[in-house]
Amino acid sequence: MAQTDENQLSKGYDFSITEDKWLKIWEEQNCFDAKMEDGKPSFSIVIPPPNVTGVLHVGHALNNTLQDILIRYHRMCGDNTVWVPGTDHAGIATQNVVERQLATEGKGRHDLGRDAFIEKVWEWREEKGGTIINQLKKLGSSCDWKRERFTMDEGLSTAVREVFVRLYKEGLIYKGDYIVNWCPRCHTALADDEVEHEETKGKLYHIKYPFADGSGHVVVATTRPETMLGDTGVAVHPDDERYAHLKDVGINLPLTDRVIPVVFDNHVQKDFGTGALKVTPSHDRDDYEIGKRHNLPLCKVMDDKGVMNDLAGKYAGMDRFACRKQIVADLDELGFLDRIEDYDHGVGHCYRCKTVVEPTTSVQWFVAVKPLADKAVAAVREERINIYPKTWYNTFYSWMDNIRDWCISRQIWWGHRIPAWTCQDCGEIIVETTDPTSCPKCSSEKLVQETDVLDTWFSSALWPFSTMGWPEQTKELATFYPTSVLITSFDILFFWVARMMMMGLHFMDEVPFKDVYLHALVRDKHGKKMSKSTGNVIDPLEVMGKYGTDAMRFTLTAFAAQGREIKLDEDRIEGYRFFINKIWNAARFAMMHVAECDDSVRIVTEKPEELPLAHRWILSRTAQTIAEVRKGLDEYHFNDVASANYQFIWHEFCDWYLEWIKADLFSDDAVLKNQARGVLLTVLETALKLIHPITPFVTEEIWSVLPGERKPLMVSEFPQEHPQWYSEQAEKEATLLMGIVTGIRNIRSETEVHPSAKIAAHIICTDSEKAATIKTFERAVSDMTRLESFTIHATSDKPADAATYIYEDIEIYVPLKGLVNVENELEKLARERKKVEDKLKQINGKLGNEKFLSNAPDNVVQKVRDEKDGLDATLAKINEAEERLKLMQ
RNA sequence: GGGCGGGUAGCUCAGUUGGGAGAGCAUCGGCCUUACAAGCCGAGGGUCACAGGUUCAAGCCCUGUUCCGCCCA
Repeated sequence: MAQTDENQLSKGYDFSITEDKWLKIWEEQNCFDAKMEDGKPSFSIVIPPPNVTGVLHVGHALNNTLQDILIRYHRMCGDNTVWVPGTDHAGIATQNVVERQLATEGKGRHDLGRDAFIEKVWEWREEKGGTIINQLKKLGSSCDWKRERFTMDEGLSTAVREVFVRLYKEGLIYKGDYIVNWCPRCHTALADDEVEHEETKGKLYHIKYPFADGSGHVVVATTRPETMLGDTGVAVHPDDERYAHLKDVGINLPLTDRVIPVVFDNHVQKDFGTGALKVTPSHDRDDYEIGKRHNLPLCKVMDDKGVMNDLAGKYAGMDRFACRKQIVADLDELGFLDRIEDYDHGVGHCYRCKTVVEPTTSVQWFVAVKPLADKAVAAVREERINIYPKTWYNTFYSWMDNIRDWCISRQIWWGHRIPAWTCQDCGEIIVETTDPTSCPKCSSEKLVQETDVLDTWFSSALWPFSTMGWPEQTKELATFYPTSVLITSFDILFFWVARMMMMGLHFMDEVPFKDVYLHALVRDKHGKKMSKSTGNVIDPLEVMGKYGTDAMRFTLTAFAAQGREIKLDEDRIEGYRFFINKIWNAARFAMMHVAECDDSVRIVTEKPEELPLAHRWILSRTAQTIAEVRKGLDEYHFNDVASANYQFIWHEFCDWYLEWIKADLFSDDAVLKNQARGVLLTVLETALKLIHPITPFVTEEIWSVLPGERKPLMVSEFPQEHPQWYSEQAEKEATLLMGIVTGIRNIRSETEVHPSAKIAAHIICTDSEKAATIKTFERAVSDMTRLESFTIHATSDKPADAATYIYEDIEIYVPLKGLVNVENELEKLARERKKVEDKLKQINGKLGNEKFLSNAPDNVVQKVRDEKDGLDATLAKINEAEERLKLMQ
């Protein structure tokens, strides 16, 4: 069934037809293309490139929905807009995928050799690497897809090489033998932030280390006893008198025949354990530092796979964990084991494969980040970069202040190979952007290139300018750099965001983005991390298939401000699907009346003061909503944008306005009818535009069937602020009308009068001006509450057997012979009385307080006085009503 | 052990110079009222973790306590 047919919309919204249709049309009409026109403000975003191995998860969906909202907004505002899409090559992850594939054929990467393996990876990428890009398209992401980039592209590789060479020549990249985090499964070094610390229930082993002179022993504690084979010292605090005598004695290292020295170091905590610390410089970061301070030798007892090596003596060849067991058993047998206690501590795991990371020394390439980090910190302090929400500033600064040099080499094949060559004859190291053919020093042609590749984040750090053609000076860079905002989740603030700042500032001499918006992580409805093994994963594509893409986008947007995590419940998505359908049906109703309208019908909105209240009111609400939505978008308060739209469309436009104007729409009075049509069409169009960035599909579909020739909604103009539509008077009157309508409906509901039964409503209002206003409500109120009569009285000549409702200083009653339950009515009034009296007590307290009257600003005092007057009037009405009811008892 | 964030309605959470405690969902009651039962109408529900302090006035600012998360050692 077609979704739209000759001015007639189908009864329910069917997203399955609409979504693919619009994706195709938008692309065909080049709606996504970047604009670079002179004299226009620019708005640009580079996508956080998902891993090329990735498939879309809810986190991506949230991240890209938010970006798309901003991009669509600014595009509609007429800005020069670009959203650059792409993927990163995910060195370790991608290599793992292809290696697993090879393993099914019983092969390893070494069977193929480096070049053939890399060719395989490229093949894999061509075949499978586009998955997530297509999924992003399905989400409605309005990226300029013609500009899709990949971190291993030629252009980006050129940028990587340029950056490496320049940093090297500036002395900011160096090679050194340092302790790094080693993943024994991936066989590569990891940067500090690629290690995830997980709280683990472990053991603390207390081991006796005998003094070399046989005079006793000291107990040291460790969670990793296998590393003792690599111990090259024991450290104690210099002030610790217990061990002062050991200065020239040393320790007999159990299970070995080595004697190791005792060193005195201020960093040892005297009161932790026995105050003695075993020092394993090759397998512990802190120990490495201690060892360096005291010239202790390195002793590496494990190989790249986490297997004990020759230096481990009889344990050589054992896996590190098997070795741990054996060592503990041996220590126990030989009487060196003091005790074992349970101990919870954080254990580092590889962020890719979850293997326990082994700190170990190795020759690696590093970036000296301090000077780069200083520039980034300065940019943030000087507010050249703003971080939202603000809570992240502290975290950012503390991390940047404690930053350590960044290990950028990885012992894998898939990635940007380090552009460094060693001359086999003279040992010269050559780092160049173009492959050297001979040694500049000795002219030898025996040059061997470094086998390591660069950390994937090294290339992602260049993303904001490498994707725009750097190192060439392109029009894109001139127009779109620095980018406007970076939207990402907070967990990669340091992996990526901070490094982009460093690289951007260093190479472009300009921040990479003006704003950073960090959104929450999406969890399941109980706040648990979604994972395949737990089975609590919400698959966005499945959800989109079930409830529609707009419903999912709206849900994520509505939840976007909820702190550090979003607890996503599928029921919420279903709920918002109802909202999408509500929009559809409102439009369907509107179309029944505006389908034949021509453009001139909207002219009535230019002079709102000449229109009936309903229109003046909705135009005022529309103006307010435009302001709220724009403010929310400008300040990244996405949830406010969602709720402003929701509130306006559902509870103002649908619940009140459409009901209110039905009479006019069906009226024979051409003027009234025309006014209603003009305002209805205008407000509907405005509402569609306002919510389009969040829910692009349903709005575009509706837009396309509205009367007149139209270009797509996504390239139409976003509503400007519209102050001439504001009307305080209209809002005030409408509020009064709604109060009366609600009062009558309340009476009907409380007295259980059938909704379709006609009733007579009476209003007692002593304020003649107000009474005159209420008089003008007659038709509207009668329509909305199904009245047979609506009478306004200046005095209370109310019959006894009537149900009552007090609204401010007016009393509403409906005579209901024999249907009034006096007890219920009295109870209801008593409840009201209590509320009013409590409030009055509070207010009278304030007004009786001299200090309040003298210190509080005048407007506040006046407000409180007005409130008191209102409450007094209400209370008087309640009293009258009560007395009458009591007469009936 | 250090740092950061949080405790508001049954649930999930808003609350942006200190001056009316709010939303969505859930709950209860009534309705097929000609756009929508994926709907309409009405209603109930809170000691803003606890204890002090500043102030005419505190959910909001300060101090302490407690509980829960996250990051780092």
